[in-house]
Order: sequence, then structure tokens, then C-alpha cells
Amino acid sequence: MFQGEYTNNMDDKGRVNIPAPFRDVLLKNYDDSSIVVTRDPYSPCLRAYPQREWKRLLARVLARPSNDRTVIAFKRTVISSAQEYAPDKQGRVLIPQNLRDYANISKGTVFAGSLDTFEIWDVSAWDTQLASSLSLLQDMDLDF
Amino acid sequence: MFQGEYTNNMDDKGRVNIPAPFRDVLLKNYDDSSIVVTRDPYSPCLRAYPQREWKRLLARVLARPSNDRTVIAFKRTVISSAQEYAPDKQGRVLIPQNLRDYANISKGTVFAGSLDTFEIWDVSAWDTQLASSLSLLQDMDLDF
DNA sequence: CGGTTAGTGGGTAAAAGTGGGTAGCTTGTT
DNA sequence: AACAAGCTACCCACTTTTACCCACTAACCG
Repeated sequence: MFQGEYTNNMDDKGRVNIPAPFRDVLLKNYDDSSIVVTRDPYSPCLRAYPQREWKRLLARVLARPSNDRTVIAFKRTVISSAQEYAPDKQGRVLIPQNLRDYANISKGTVFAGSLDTFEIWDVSAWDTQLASSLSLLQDMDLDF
Repeated sequence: MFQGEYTNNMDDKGRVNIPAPFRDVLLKNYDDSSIVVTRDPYSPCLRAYPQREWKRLLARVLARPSNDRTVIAFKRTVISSAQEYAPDKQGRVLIPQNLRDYANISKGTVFAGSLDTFEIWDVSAWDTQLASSLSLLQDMDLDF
């Protein structure tokens, strides 16, 4: 399970270090350190899936009628942008330019655990998102 | 059950001592001295869960529809920031910078028992919170 | 008043994160 | 087809952070 929030810097070449705790989860729970990175359609951030979770998502998509408009849109935004990455010896992955643009990532990069996936944010986008999530929760007054 | 209020000092490295009575509860009632520390979404403080209580919380969250906006907000504020800590030989844990910022903790740190969890406050934030909690209770005039 | 436990401070080895060079591949151009 | 340019994977070296250990002081308890 991915949890915790970590900030790392992307270098000039576009590489960022996957936080060590996440790499541990990948190796221990999934026997595979490679991930699939893609656009998150609901927020301006990227989402990283372990291989197994990515396959589960694909299965769910394939189970739907392929002419459905939302399924088509989902394929175009999420699936088309998905790419598999294996971290290098230092634990870094290269984020391609189109995904960097989508999430507005320039340098400061936040990795946020989200149970079976994790999110990748630009640090200032993360801060504003965090503030609005907090105010949403306070207004809703839900009990967990 | 965690009860009582204790003040300890965080050192320059960001470590604070978990009060001994709380460590006792962790060992005796939970057979595990490690805790999960996370943001409290309703107040500017942190909340520490014994492993077992944390798992119960996760189960409750997972039972809800994952596309619900409040569930997403909860994941981002609480689950993303959650990290597991095992106290060192002296009974201290390192509070990471992002959580220190959230709760405004610099040095004086208050640990407040809250039954199956406990809260971690900056001492001055705790004082102001205490004053307003008191006046709230006096106005409401409910009988416990 | 001595002994034990809680809390505090600091040193140090290992791990995590960062920066950059280079060889080899792909791509595109003449 | 040959060559140049750019990109990327891989490697090495450095810096920063963290985990772990030891030592000291203060409080508590008999």
C-alpha cells in the first residue's frame, strides 16, 4: 500500500527519484519495480500504477462497450498517455515532456501515496489542491 | 486507551519523544510500538494511530465509492500524508517537515490522548484550541 | 538518598537523493 | 547509405539526510 507524501527535485534532464519507500512497496508487494505512468483525468497530476494494478484497470475498461463515448475519451486521455518505466540504478524515472506539461511539473515534485497507486504533482499545484481538499472536508463534516 | 496530556520538546533534528504512558499502551494493548502519523483534517494538529486502528480506518475508507469527491479529498489529505514510524531506542519519532508545517510544530509539542488515537499539537496552538473548546462546552451546557 | 526510568543532546555510518559524463541508439537529412 | 544531431540509458561521484547508537541530565520512587 502506497502512503506518505514525499518531495523530490526533477533535474534538468527530466528525471525524478521515486521515493525509496515506494520503491520498497513495488519490490516487496509486486516483485517488479517498473510502473505505468499516465495522466490522471480528474486532477492536473500524473498517476503511477504497479503493473498488476494497471492490468486490472485495463480489464475494467475492456469490459465496457467500446463505442461508449466516455470509454473512448478515457482511452484517449489515459491509455494513450500511458507508458511503462523502469527506474534506473539510482531509482529515478524519466518523465516525458507531454506528461510534464500536463501536470505542470518543472522542478519540485510531490509523490503522494494513494493506496494501490500513487500520484505525482508539481509542488505548488499540490499545495493549492491540499488547501481546497481540506476546506471541502471541513464543510462536509463526514465521519471516518 | 490513550488518556492524558503531556508536553515534550522537539529537538533540532525534528525528533520528539512519545510520552512513556502512550508507549506503554502501544506495547500492552497493541503488541506493536509503531504508529501511523497523519494530518487531522479538522484541526491544525497531527493524529497518531496504532497499526490496528489505522487498518480499521482504511477499511472504512475503502468501503466507500472511490470516485466520491470527499473520499478523494480524504485520501489526499490524510492517507497521502500518513507515514509509519517505529520509535527509536529512546522512544522518539522523527516528524517529517510537511507534517511539522501543517501543525505548526517548532519545539514545544503537546501529546493529547484521544482514546484509540492520540493527537500531536504545537503547544501554543493547543492552548488556543483549549480555550475555545472550553467556551464551546460552557455555552452548550450539555451534561456528561 | 541511592537507584531506576524518562527525556534530551549529539556523533557517525549507511542510505537516499542529486548532478553530470559518455557511449550507444534512434531519427532525420542530404 | 552515410553522417550528424539529439536523446536516453547507464555509470560514477558527490552531498544531504536519516537511522542507530552512546552518553548525559533531570525527574520519580522506594
